[in-house]
Amino acid sequence: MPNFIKKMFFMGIFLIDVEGPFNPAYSQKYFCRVPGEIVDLFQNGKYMRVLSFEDKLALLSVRFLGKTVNPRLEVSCESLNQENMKMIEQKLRRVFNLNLDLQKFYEFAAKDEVLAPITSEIYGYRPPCFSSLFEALVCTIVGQQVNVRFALDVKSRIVRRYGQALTLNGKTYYGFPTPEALQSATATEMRKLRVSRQKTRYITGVANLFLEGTLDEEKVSRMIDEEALSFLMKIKGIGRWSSEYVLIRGFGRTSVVPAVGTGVRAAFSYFFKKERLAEDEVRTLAERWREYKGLAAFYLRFAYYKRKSNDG
DNA sequence: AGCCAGGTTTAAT
DNA sequence: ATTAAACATGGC
Repeated sequence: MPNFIKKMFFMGIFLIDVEGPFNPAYSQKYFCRVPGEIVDLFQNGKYMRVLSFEDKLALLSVRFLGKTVNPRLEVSCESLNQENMKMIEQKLRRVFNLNLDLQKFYEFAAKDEVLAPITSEIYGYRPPCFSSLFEALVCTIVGQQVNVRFALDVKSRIVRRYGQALTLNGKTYYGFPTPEALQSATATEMRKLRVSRQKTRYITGVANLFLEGTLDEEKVSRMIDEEALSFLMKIKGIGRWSSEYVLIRGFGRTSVVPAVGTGVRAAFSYFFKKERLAEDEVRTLAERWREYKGLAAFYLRFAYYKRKSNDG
């Protein structure tokens, strides 16, 4: 076969039907909460992201169709086939949290005086998720103890330095780095990206766990909350907050509250009109929401930030 | 200027 | 079992 044939690309398009409600504007608001994000990209209302499959990279582009109550995703990507179409749909369902039964949550929330007004205020909000456990762990480590703006700047620097680049129409896009790429990251290089030595050790450690097979996506997703929590906390650099954060932002587990986190704490203080809530007070307050307490906490947090930014 | 950010580990009481 | 210190940087 002549060489040039292999280089031909076929742009494919397919649709994903989604159980509403879903308001992608809130996902975009979240992904674009600081400028300079380069993994989860929004351009002209379209979501774009690099994925790797069949050991090559592809750029997805997603348009959001339909209304909040009856949404659809229109996905464009090169070299589509049955196999990767399925994989792409799964990734997108994960990233936009589309498998979550929001209607059920809203029925539950309607009976709660704190939650009820918030759910109508940000109707169709689905807390976005990381596309993989590895990405979740790395981003969570990067986000520890530093402000969000700085954390996301560092993440972008890591992605530019260690992610795989794909150039299309003169523009370069980056996929999130693989464990292979980050496993060999040196302290010197990472310091240039403003990653501390300590965090570099955590990150290369996590990468190694993936490479040696100690850590894998399927394994963790089969565990119940308690198991997964203590399993993840055994990893160097993953404490209570990180473990809970990874479960909710990495797997969309709605029952886990990252109560140690200052963001969640601030939101609880705001909506319950109390000051300086301690971690265990947040956990106690969240108990009333039972299996939805993690989702409820993210609803409080998102509504809180939304109100604050509107206040100016 | 000083405290707070999407904390965790290690070392000392 | 609890408490402090180190890690690193930027925003307000």
